[in-house]
Amino acid sequence: MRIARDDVKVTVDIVIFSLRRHHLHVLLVRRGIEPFRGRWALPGGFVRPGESLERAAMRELGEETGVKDVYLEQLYSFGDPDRDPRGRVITVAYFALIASDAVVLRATTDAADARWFDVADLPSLAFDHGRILAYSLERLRNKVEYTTVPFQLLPEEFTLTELQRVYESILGRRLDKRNFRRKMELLDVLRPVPRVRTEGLRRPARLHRFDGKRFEKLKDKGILFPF
Amino acid sequence: MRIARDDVKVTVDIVIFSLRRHHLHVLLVRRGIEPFRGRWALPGGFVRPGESLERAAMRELGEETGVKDVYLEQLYSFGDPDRDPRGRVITVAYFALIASDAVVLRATTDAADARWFDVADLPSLAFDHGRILAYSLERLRNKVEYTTVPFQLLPEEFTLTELQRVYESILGRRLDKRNFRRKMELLDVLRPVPRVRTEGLRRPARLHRFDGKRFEKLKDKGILFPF
DNA sequence: CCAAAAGTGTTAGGAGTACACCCATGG
DNA sequence: CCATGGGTGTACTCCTAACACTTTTGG
Repeated sequence: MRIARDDVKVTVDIVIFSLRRHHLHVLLVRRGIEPFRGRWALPGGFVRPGESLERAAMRELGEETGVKDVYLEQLYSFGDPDRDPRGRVITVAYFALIASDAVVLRATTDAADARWFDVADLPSLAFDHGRILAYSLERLRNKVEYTTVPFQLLPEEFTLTELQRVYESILGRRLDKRNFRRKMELLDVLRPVPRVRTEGLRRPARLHRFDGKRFEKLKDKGILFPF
Repeated sequence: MRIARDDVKVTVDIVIFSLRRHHLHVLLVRRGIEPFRGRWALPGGFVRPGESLERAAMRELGEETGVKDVYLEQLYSFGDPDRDPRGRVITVAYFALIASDAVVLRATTDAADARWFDVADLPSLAFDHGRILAYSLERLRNKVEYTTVPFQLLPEEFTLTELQRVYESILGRRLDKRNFRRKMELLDVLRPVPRVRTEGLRRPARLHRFDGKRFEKLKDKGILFPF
Protein backbone atom coordinates (compact mmCIF):
# COMPACT_ATOMS: atom_id res chain seq x y z
CA MET A 1 0.00 0.00 0.00
CA ARG A 2 1.29 3.47 -0.88
CA ILE A 3 0.74 6.41 1.40
CA ALA A 4 0.92 9.97 0.17
CA ARG A 5 3.54 12.28 1.60
CA ASP A 6 2.49 14.34 4.62
CA ASP A 7 -0.49 12.07 5.11
CA VAL A 8 -0.83 10.30 8.47
CA LYS A 9 -2.25 6.83 8.84
CA VAL A 10 -3.20 5.29 12.17
CA THR A 11 -3.02 1.62 12.99
CA VAL A 12 -3.66 -0.44 16.09
CA ASP A 13 -1.34 -3.28 17.01
CA ILE A 14 -2.17 -5.80 19.72
CA VAL A 15 0.07 -7.76 22.00
CA ILE A 16 -2.01 -10.82 22.83
CA PHE A 17 -0.78 -12.71 25.87
CA SER A 18 -1.86 -16.14 26.95
CA LEU A 19 -0.49 -19.05 28.94
CA ARG A 20 0.59 -22.25 27.22
CA ARG A 21 1.81 -24.98 29.53
CA HIS A 22 2.39 -22.53 32.40
CA HIS A 23 4.52 -20.20 30.29
CA LEU A 24 3.62 -16.75 29.06
CA HIS A 25 3.16 -16.65 25.29
CA VAL A 26 2.43 -13.96 22.69
CA LEU A 27 0.52 -14.36 19.44
CA LEU A 28 2.48 -13.32 16.36
CA VAL A 29 1.55 -13.40 12.70
CA ARG A 30 3.89 -13.96 9.80
CA ARG A 31 3.59 -11.17 7.28
CA GLY A 32 2.39 -12.28 3.86
CA ILE A 33 3.06 -8.95 2.16
CA GLU A 34 5.79 -6.34 1.94
CA PRO A 35 7.30 -4.63 3.80
CA PHE A 36 8.90 -7.21 6.09
CA ARG A 37 7.33 -10.07 4.11
CA GLY A 38 7.96 -13.34 5.91
CA ARG A 39 8.86 -11.67 9.23
CA TRP A 40 6.84 -12.16 12.39
CA ALA A 41 4.79 -9.18 13.56
CA LEU A 42 2.13 -8.20 16.04
CA PRO A 43 -1.43 -8.59 14.81
CA GLY A 44 -2.90 -5.25 13.82
CA GLY A 45 -4.26 -3.08 11.08
CA PHE A 46 -5.54 0.32 10.07
CA VAL A 47 -8.22 2.07 12.05
CA ARG A 48 -11.36 2.35 9.96
CA PRO A 49 -13.42 5.50 9.51
CA GLY A 50 -16.01 5.88 12.23
CA GLU A 51 -14.33 3.28 14.39
CA SER A 52 -12.94 4.11 17.85
CA LEU A 53 -9.42 2.97 18.72
CA GLU A 54 -10.61 0.42 21.21
CA ARG A 55 -13.18 -0.93 18.78
CA ALA A 56 -10.50 -1.30 16.13
CA ALA A 57 -8.35 -3.22 18.60
CA MET A 58 -11.29 -5.47 19.51
CA ARG A 59 -11.98 -6.11 15.84
CA GLU A 60 -8.39 -7.08 15.13
CA LEU A 61 -8.38 -9.32 18.17
CA GLY A 62 -11.53 -11.04 17.00
CA GLU A 63 -10.10 -11.53 13.53
CA GLU A 64 -7.07 -13.37 14.90
CA THR A 65 -8.65 -15.31 17.73
CA GLY A 66 -12.23 -16.31 18.24
CA VAL A 67 -12.35 -14.86 21.74
CA LYS A 68 -14.72 -12.39 23.34
CA ASP A 69 -14.84 -10.82 26.82
CA VAL A 70 -11.10 -10.41 26.95
CA TYR A 71 -9.07 -8.02 29.03
CA LEU A 72 -7.98 -5.28 26.61
CA GLU A 73 -5.98 -2.23 27.56
CA GLN A 74 -4.33 0.57 25.65
CA LEU A 75 -0.57 0.38 26.05
CA TYR A 76 1.16 3.27 24.31
CA SER A 77 1.27 5.12 21.02
CA PHE A 78 4.34 4.89 18.82
CA GLY A 79 4.86 7.56 16.20
CA ASP A 80 8.47 7.92 15.18
CA PRO A 81 8.49 9.28 11.63
CA ASP A 82 10.53 6.40 10.23
CA ARG A 83 8.92 3.47 12.01
CA ASP A 84 7.15 2.33 8.82
CA PRO A 85 8.97 2.44 5.46
CA ARG A 86 5.68 3.03 3.64
CA GLY A 87 5.21 6.49 5.14
CA ARG A 88 3.90 8.14 8.25
CA VAL A 89 2.11 5.54 10.31
CA ILE A 90 1.31 6.13 13.95
CA THR A 91 0.28 3.05 15.86
CA VAL A 92 -1.74 2.79 19.03
CA ALA A 93 -0.63 -0.39 20.75
CA TYR A 94 -2.97 -2.44 22.95
CA PHE A 95 -2.38 -5.49 25.03
CA ALA A 96 -4.85 -8.28 25.58
CA LEU A 97 -4.97 -11.17 28.02
CA ILE A 98 -6.71 -14.37 27.07
CA ALA A 99 -7.68 -17.16 29.42
CA SER A 100 -5.70 -20.22 28.52
CA ASP A 101 -8.75 -22.32 27.73
CA ALA A 102 -10.45 -19.78 25.48
CA VAL A 103 -8.14 -19.65 22.51
CA VAL A 104 -9.13 -20.60 19.00
CA LEU A 105 -6.81 -19.38 16.29
CA ARG A 106 -8.54 -18.39 13.10
CA ALA A 107 -7.37 -18.32 9.53
CA THR A 108 -6.45 -14.74 8.68
CA THR A 109 -6.39 -12.85 5.44
CA ASP A 110 -3.30 -10.68 5.75
CA ALA A 111 -1.22 -13.18 7.61
CA ALA A 112 0.10 -16.35 6.05
CA ASP A 113 0.50 -17.88 9.48
CA ALA A 114 -0.15 -17.23 13.16
CA ARG A 115 1.65 -18.80 16.10
CA TRP A 116 2.15 -18.56 19.84
CA PHE A 117 5.69 -17.73 20.96
CA ASP A 118 7.11 -18.10 24.43
CA VAL A 119 8.07 -14.60 25.58
CA ALA A 120 11.42 -15.99 26.63
CA ASP A 121 12.14 -17.12 23.06
CA LEU A 122 11.04 -14.51 20.54
CA PRO A 123 12.02 -14.08 16.89
CA SER A 124 13.12 -10.79 15.35
CA LEU A 125 10.03 -8.73 14.60
CA ALA A 126 8.90 -6.43 11.80
CA PHE A 127 8.74 -2.63 12.19
CA ASP A 128 9.32 -1.48 15.78
CA HIS A 129 7.25 -4.36 17.11
CA GLY A 130 10.14 -5.70 19.16
CA ARG A 131 10.16 -2.48 21.11
CA ILE A 132 6.38 -2.53 21.51
CA LEU A 133 6.48 -6.08 22.80
CA ALA A 134 9.29 -5.31 25.24
CA TYR A 135 7.31 -2.39 26.57
CA SER A 136 4.15 -4.44 26.99
CA LEU A 137 6.05 -7.07 28.95
CA GLU A 138 7.36 -4.44 31.29
CA ARG A 139 3.86 -3.05 31.75
CA LEU A 140 2.47 -6.51 32.39
CA ARG A 141 5.06 -7.14 35.09
CA ASN A 142 4.22 -3.86 36.78
CA LYS A 143 0.51 -4.59 36.62
CA VAL A 144 0.75 -7.96 38.32
CA GLU A 145 0.96 -6.31 41.70
CA TYR A 146 -2.07 -4.07 41.62
CA THR A 147 -4.52 -5.42 39.06
CA THR A 148 -6.48 -8.53 38.21
CA VAL A 149 -4.09 -9.34 35.37
CA PRO A 150 -3.13 -12.82 36.64
CA PHE A 151 -6.76 -13.90 36.86
CA GLN A 152 -7.44 -12.83 33.27
CA LEU A 153 -4.94 -15.40 32.11
CA LEU A 154 -6.69 -18.29 33.84
CA PRO A 155 -9.97 -20.07 33.17
CA GLU A 156 -12.89 -19.33 35.49
CA GLU A 157 -11.95 -22.16 37.79
CA PHE A 158 -8.37 -22.76 38.77
CA THR A 159 -6.24 -24.27 41.50
CA LEU A 160 -4.03 -22.26 43.85
CA THR A 161 -0.94 -23.81 42.34
CA GLU A 162 -2.02 -22.70 38.87
CA LEU A 163 -2.56 -19.17 40.15
CA GLN A 164 0.83 -19.14 41.82
CA ARG A 165 2.44 -20.32 38.58
CA VAL A 166 0.89 -17.37 36.73
CA TYR A 167 2.40 -14.95 39.22
CA GLU A 168 5.73 -16.69 39.00
CA SER A 169 5.78 -16.80 35.21
CA ILE A 170 5.04 -13.09 34.92
CA LEU A 171 7.32 -11.98 37.74
CA GLY A 172 10.05 -14.33 36.63
CA ARG A 173 10.84 -15.65 40.10
CA ARG A 174 9.65 -18.35 42.50
CA LEU A 175 7.27 -17.58 45.32
CA ASP A 176 6.86 -19.36 48.64
CA LYS A 177 3.79 -21.59 48.54
CA ARG A 178 2.69 -20.96 52.11
CA ASN A 179 3.17 -17.23 51.96
CA PHE A 180 1.36 -17.06 48.64
CA ARG A 181 -1.63 -18.93 50.01
CA ARG A 182 -1.76 -16.95 53.21
CA LYS A 183 -1.76 -13.69 51.27
CA MET A 184 -4.60 -14.83 49.02
CA GLU A 185 -6.48 -15.98 52.10
CA LEU A 186 -5.93 -12.59 53.72
CA LEU A 187 -7.04 -10.68 50.62
CA ASP A 188 -10.18 -12.80 50.51
CA VAL A 189 -10.61 -12.60 46.74
CA LEU A 190 -10.90 -16.32 46.05
CA ARG A 191 -14.07 -18.38 46.39
CA PRO A 192 -13.66 -22.15 46.60
CA VAL A 193 -16.02 -24.13 44.43
CA PRO A 194 -17.19 -27.57 45.65
CA ARG A 195 -15.07 -29.35 43.12
CA VAL A 196 -11.56 -30.62 42.77
CA ARG A 197 -9.22 -31.22 39.88
CA THR A 198 -7.79 -34.67 39.69
CA GLU A 199 -4.84 -34.80 37.40
CA GLY A 200 -3.06 -38.09 37.26
CA LEU A 201 -1.70 -39.90 40.23
CA ARG A 202 -1.76 -37.41 43.06
CA ARG A 203 -3.91 -35.64 45.56
CA PRO A 204 -6.73 -33.63 43.86
CA ALA A 205 -6.59 -29.83 44.13
CA ARG A 206 -9.43 -27.62 45.24
CA LEU A 207 -10.82 -25.33 42.53
CA HIS A 208 -11.44 -21.62 43.08
CA ARG A 209 -13.02 -18.62 41.37
CA PHE A 210 -11.95 -15.00 41.50
CA ASP A 211 -14.30 -12.64 43.38
CA GLY A 212 -14.21 -9.45 41.33
CA LYS A 213 -16.54 -7.53 43.65
CA ARG A 214 -14.30 -8.17 46.60
CA PHE A 215 -11.29 -7.01 44.59
CA GLU A 216 -12.95 -3.70 43.71
CA LYS A 217 -13.52 -3.00 47.40
CA LEU A 218 -9.88 -3.69 48.19
CA LYS A 219 -8.75 -1.45 45.34
CA ASP A 220 -10.87 1.42 46.65
CA LYS A 221 -9.13 1.04 49.99
CA GLY A 222 -5.72 0.92 48.36
CA ILE A 223 -5.09 -2.65 49.43
CA LEU A 224 -3.40 -4.52 46.64
CA PHE A 225 -1.33 -7.56 45.75
CA PRO A 226 2.19 -6.90 46.95
CA PHE A 227 4.60 -9.66 45.99
CA MET B 1 -10.02 23.99 9.10
CA ARG B 2 -11.83 21.42 6.98
CA ILE B 3 -10.79 17.82 6.96
CA ALA B 4 -11.72 15.48 4.16
CA ARG B 5 -13.92 12.49 4.95
CA ASP B 6 -12.10 9.27 5.82
CA ASP B 7 -8.93 11.20 6.43
CA VAL B 8 -7.27 10.92 9.86
CA LYS B 9 -5.46 13.78 11.53
CA VAL B 10 -3.30 13.39 14.63
CA THR B 11 -2.82 16.01 17.30
CA VAL B 12 -0.99 16.12 20.60
CA ASP B 13 -2.59 17.77 23.62
CA ILE B 14 -0.67 18.50 26.80
CA VAL B 15 -1.83 18.68 30.37
CA ILE B 16 0.68 21.01 31.99
CA PHE B 17 0.71 20.83 35.77
CA SER B 18 2.39 23.23 38.12
CA LEU B 19 2.02 24.42 41.69
CA ARG B 20 0.73 27.91 42.49
CA ARG B 21 0.61 28.81 46.15
CA HIS B 22 0.77 25.13 47.22
CA HIS B 23 -2.13 24.11 44.99
CA LEU B 24 -2.00 22.00 41.88
CA HIS B 25 -2.83 24.00 38.74
CA VAL B 26 -3.24 23.25 35.03
CA LEU B 27 -2.48 25.51 32.10
CA LEU B 28 -5.45 26.11 29.81
CA VAL B 29 -5.78 28.25 26.70
CA ARG B 30 -8.90 30.03 25.54
CA ARG B 31 -9.73 29.08 21.98
CA GLY B 32 -9.65 31.99 19.53
CA ILE B 33 -11.17 30.05 16.63
CA GLU B 34 -14.04 27.69 15.96
CA PRO B 35 -14.98 25.09 16.97
CA PHE B 36 -15.47 25.85 20.68
CA ARG B 37 -14.39 29.49 20.16
CA GLY B 38 -14.07 31.18 23.54
CA ARG B 39 -13.96 27.90 25.49
CA TRP B 40 -10.96 26.82 27.53
CA ALA B 41 -8.94 23.92 26.15
CA LEU B 42 -5.70 22.04 26.67
CA PRO B 43 -2.72 23.40 24.74
CA GLY B 44 -1.99 21.29 21.70
CA GLY B 45 -1.84 21.09 17.94
CA PHE B 46 -1.30 18.92 14.91
CA VAL B 47 1.70 16.66 14.62
CA ARG B 48 3.91 17.88 11.80
CA PRO B 49 5.36 15.68 9.08
CA GLY B 50 8.66 14.17 10.11
CA GLU B 51 8.08 15.01 13.76
CA SER B 52 7.85 12.33 16.44
CA LEU B 53 4.95 12.46 18.91
CA GLU B 54 7.16 13.37 21.82
CA ARG B 55 8.88 16.06 19.82
CA ALA B 56 5.52 17.52 18.84
CA ALA B 57 4.52 17.60 22.50
CA MET B 58 7.79 19.28 23.44
CA ARG B 59 7.30 21.87 20.73
CA GLU B 60 3.77 22.69 21.87
CA LEU B 61 4.97 22.92 25.45
CA GLY B 62 7.70 25.34 24.44
CA GLU B 63 5.24 27.46 22.48
CA GLU B 64 3.03 27.94 25.52
CA THR B 65 5.63 28.22 28.25
CA GLY B 66 9.26 29.15 28.04
CA VAL B 67 10.39 26.09 29.94
CA LYS B 68 12.91 23.44 29.07
CA ASP B 69 14.03 20.28 30.89
CA VAL B 70 10.53 19.44 32.00
CA TYR B 71 9.10 16.11 32.96
CA LEU B 72 7.03 14.98 29.97
CA GLU B 73 5.19 11.70 29.70
CA GLN B 74 2.74 10.21 27.26
CA LEU B 75 -0.63 9.77 28.91
CA TYR B 76 -3.11 8.10 26.58
CA SER B 77 -4.51 8.32 23.06
CA PHE B 78 -8.09 9.36 22.50
CA GLY B 79 -9.73 8.51 19.20
CA ASP B 80 -13.51 8.39 19.42
CA PRO B 81 -14.84 9.15 15.94
CA ASP B 82 -16.94 12.10 17.10
CA ARG B 83 -14.56 13.76 19.53
CA ASP B 84 -13.84 16.61 17.07
CA PRO B 85 -16.67 18.12 15.00
CA ARG B 86 -14.25 18.95 12.19
CA GLY B 87 -13.66 15.30 11.34
CA ARG B 88 -11.55 12.37 12.42
CA VAL B 89 -8.92 13.64 14.82
CA ILE B 90 -7.00 11.26 17.05
CA THR B 91 -5.10 12.93 19.86
CA VAL B 92 -2.12 11.64 21.78
CA ALA B 93 -2.28 13.26 25.20
CA TYR B 94 0.84 14.04 27.23
CA PHE B 95 1.27 15.42 30.68
CA ALA B 96 4.03 17.72 31.81
CA LEU B 97 5.22 18.84 35.24
CA ILE B 98 6.82 22.21 35.68
CA ALA B 99 8.75 23.41 38.70
CA SER B 100 6.84 26.22 40.30
CA ASP B 101 9.63 28.75 39.82
CA ALA B 102 10.28 28.01 36.14
CA VAL B 103 7.12 29.24 34.49
CA VAL B 104 7.00 32.03 31.95
CA LEU B 105 3.80 32.20 29.96
CA ARG B 106 4.26 33.26 26.37
CA ALA B 107 1.95 34.99 23.96
CA THR B 108 0.47 32.37 21.65
CA THR B 109 -0.89 32.57 18.15
CA ASP B 110 -3.87 30.27 18.24
CA ALA B 111 -4.96 31.10 21.73
CA ALA B 112 -6.39 34.46 22.68
CA ASP B 113 -5.47 33.85 26.31
CA ALA B 114 -3.68 31.39 28.58
CA ARG B 115 -4.24 30.91 32.30
CA TRP B 116 -3.49 28.64 35.22
CA PHE B 117 -6.53 26.96 36.81
CA ASP B 118 -6.69 25.25 40.16
CA VAL B 119 -7.52 21.60 39.46
CA ALA B 120 -10.21 21.85 42.13
CA ASP B 121 -11.95 24.65 40.21
CA LEU B 122 -12.00 23.94 36.49
CA PRO B 123 -14.15 25.44 33.76
CA SER B 124 -16.02 23.42 31.15
CA LEU B 125 -13.55 22.44 28.46
CA ALA B 126 -13.63 22.13 24.66
CA PHE B 127 -13.72 18.76 22.87
CA ASP B 128 -13.18 15.81 25.23
CA HIS B 129 -10.52 17.72 27.11
CA GLY B 130 -12.41 17.43 30.38
CA ARG B 131 -12.08 13.68 30.16
CA ILE B 132 -8.40 13.90 29.24
CA LEU B 133 -7.72 16.16 32.20
CA ALA B 134 -9.62 13.91 34.59
CA TYR B 135 -7.59 10.96 33.40
CA SER B 136 -4.30 12.78 33.79
CA LEU B 137 -5.18 13.73 37.36
CA GLU B 138 -5.87 10.10 38.18
CA ARG B 139 -2.56 9.07 36.63
CA LEU B 140 -0.72 11.78 38.53
CA ARG B 141 -2.19 10.55 41.82
CA ASN B 142 -1.14 7.01 41.07
CA LYS B 143 2.36 8.11 40.15
CA VAL B 144 3.01 9.95 43.37
CA GLU B 145 3.82 6.76 45.16
CA TYR B 146 6.43 5.29 42.89
CA THR B 147 7.99 8.07 40.84
CA THR B 148 9.82 11.35 41.24
CA VAL B 149 6.69 13.28 40.26
CA PRO B 150 6.52 15.38 43.44
CA PHE B 151 10.09 16.59 43.01
CA GLN B 152 9.42 17.69 39.43
CA LEU B 153 6.90 20.18 40.73
CA LEU B 154 9.35 21.87 43.09
CA PRO B 155 12.34 24.13 42.46
CA GLU B 156 15.81 22.64 42.93
CA GLU B 157 15.93 23.65 46.56
CA PHE B 158 12.94 23.17 48.79
CA THR B 159 11.98 22.70 52.42
CA LEU B 160 10.56 19.50 53.86
CA THR B 161 7.27 21.21 54.55
CA GLU B 162 7.01 22.28 50.92
CA LEU B 163 7.67 18.72 49.80
CA GLN B 164 5.06 17.40 52.16
CA ARG B 165 2.54 19.91 50.84
CA VAL B 166 3.14 18.66 47.31
CA TYR B 167 2.37 15.11 48.39
CA GLU B 168 -0.69 16.29 50.26
CA SER B 169 -2.00 18.42 47.41
CA ILE B 170 -1.71 15.58 44.92
CA LEU B 171 -2.99 12.85 47.22
CA GLY B 172 -5.74 15.06 48.55
CA ARG B 173 -5.17 14.21 52.20
CA ARG B 174 -3.05 15.30 55.14
CA LEU B 175 0.08 13.40 56.12
CA ASP B 176 1.73 13.14 59.51
CA LYS B 177 4.76 15.40 59.66
CA ARG B 178 6.96 13.09 61.73
CA ASN B 179 6.15 10.00 59.71
CA PHE B 180 6.70 11.89 56.47
CA ARG B 181 10.12 13.10 57.56
CA ARG B 182 11.19 9.73 58.91
CA LYS B 183 10.25 8.08 55.64
CA MET B 184 12.26 10.59 53.60
CA GLU B 185 15.14 10.14 56.01
CA LEU B 186 14.94 6.38 55.59
CA LEU B 187 14.77 6.57 51.80
CA ASP B 188 17.83 8.79 51.85
CA VAL B 189 16.95 10.71 48.68
CA LEU B 190 17.27 14.22 50.09
CA ARG B 191 20.52 16.15 50.46
CA PRO B 192 20.48 19.13 52.81
CA VAL B 193 22.13 22.24 51.47
CA PRO B 194 23.86 24.59 53.93
CA ARG B 195 21.18 27.19 53.64
CA VAL B 196 17.86 28.01 55.18
CA ARG B 197 14.73 29.74 53.99
CA THR B 198 13.58 32.53 56.22
CA GLU B 199 10.05 33.52 55.45
CA GLY B 200 8.54 36.14 57.73
CA LEU B 201 8.30 35.83 61.44
CA ARG B 202 9.12 32.25 62.20
CA ARG B 203 11.88 29.72 62.50
CA PRO B 204 13.84 29.30 59.22
CA ALA B 205 13.59 25.95 57.38
CA ARG B 206 16.48 23.90 56.14
CA LEU B 207 16.70 23.62 52.33
CA HIS B 208 17.18 20.29 50.51
CA ARG B 209 17.87 18.90 47.05
CA PHE B 210 16.61 15.68 45.50
CA ASP B 211 19.24 12.99 44.91
CA GLY B 212 18.20 11.41 41.62
CA LYS B 213 21.02 8.83 41.60
CA ARG B 214 19.98 7.52 44.95
CA PHE B 215 16.39 7.27 43.77
CA GLU B 216 17.38 5.17 40.75
CA LYS B 217 19.11 2.69 43.03
CA LEU B 218 16.03 2.40 45.20
CA LYS B 219 13.82 1.92 42.15
CA ASP B 220 16.01 -0.92 40.91
CA LYS B 221 15.54 -2.60 44.26
CA GLY B 222 11.80 -2.04 44.16
CA ILE B 223 11.85 0.29 47.13
CA LEU B 224 9.48 3.16 46.55
CA PHE B 225 7.50 5.90 48.22
CA PRO B 226 4.56 4.30 49.96
CA PHE B 227 2.20 6.84 51.51
C1' DC C 1 7.11 37.59 75.07
C1' DC C 2 4.12 36.14 71.45
C1' DA C 3 2.82 33.99 67.11
C1' DA C 4 4.00 30.64 63.76
C1' DA C 5 6.08 27.07 61.65
C1' DA C 6 10.33 23.91 62.34
C1' DG C 7 11.82 20.07 64.22
C1' DT C 8 12.02 15.63 66.98
C1' DG C 9 10.94 9.72 69.44
C1' DT C 10 8.27 6.06 71.13
C1' DT C 11 5.11 2.42 70.91
C1' DA C 12 1.88 -1.01 69.24
C1' DG C 13 0.05 -3.57 65.55
C1' DG C 14 0.21 -5.73 61.02
C1' DA C 15 2.41 -7.53 57.00
C1' DG C 16 6.39 -9.84 54.84
C1' DT C 17 9.60 -13.50 54.79
C1' DA C 18 11.99 -17.69 55.80
C1' DC C 19 11.45 -22.26 56.72
C1' DA C 20 9.84 -28.30 56.77
C1' DC C 21 6.69 -31.69 57.19
C1' DC C 22 2.32 -34.54 56.73
C1' DC C 23 -1.78 -35.55 53.49
C1' DA C 24 -4.53 -37.64 49.87
C1' DT C 25 -4.74 -39.96 45.76
C1' DG C 26 -4.04 -43.39 41.67
C1' DG C 27 -1.68 -46.95 40.17
C1' DC D 1 3.35 -48.84 49.32
C1' DC D 2 5.19 -45.35 46.55
C1' DA D 3 5.48 -41.23 43.84
C1' DT D 4 3.58 -36.71 43.31
C1' DG D 5 1.92 -32.45 44.07
C1' DG D 6 -1.64 -30.56 47.78
C1' DG D 7 -1.89 -28.52 51.84
C1' DT D 8 -0.64 -26.35 56.52
C1' DG D 9 1.87 -22.95 61.19
C1' DT D 10 5.37 -20.45 63.62
C1' DA D 11 8.80 -16.99 64.72
C1' DC D 12 11.26 -12.89 63.53
C1' DT D 13 11.81 -8.58 61.41
C1' DC D 14 10.47 -4.42 59.54
C1' DC D 15 7.34 -0.93 58.13
C1' DT D 16 3.24 1.86 59.31
C1' DA D 17 0.54 4.82 61.89
C1' DA D 18 -0.88 7.24 65.91
C1' DC D 19 0.40 10.63 68.87
C1' DA D 20 2.45 16.08 71.56
C1' DC D 21 5.81 18.91 72.89
C1' DT D 22 10.07 21.92 72.49
C1' DT D 23 12.81 25.11 69.45
C1' DT D 24 13.81 29.05 66.76
C1' DT D 25 12.93 33.18 64.80
C1' DG D 26 11.04 38.21 63.74
C1' DG D 27 8.48 41.63 65.29
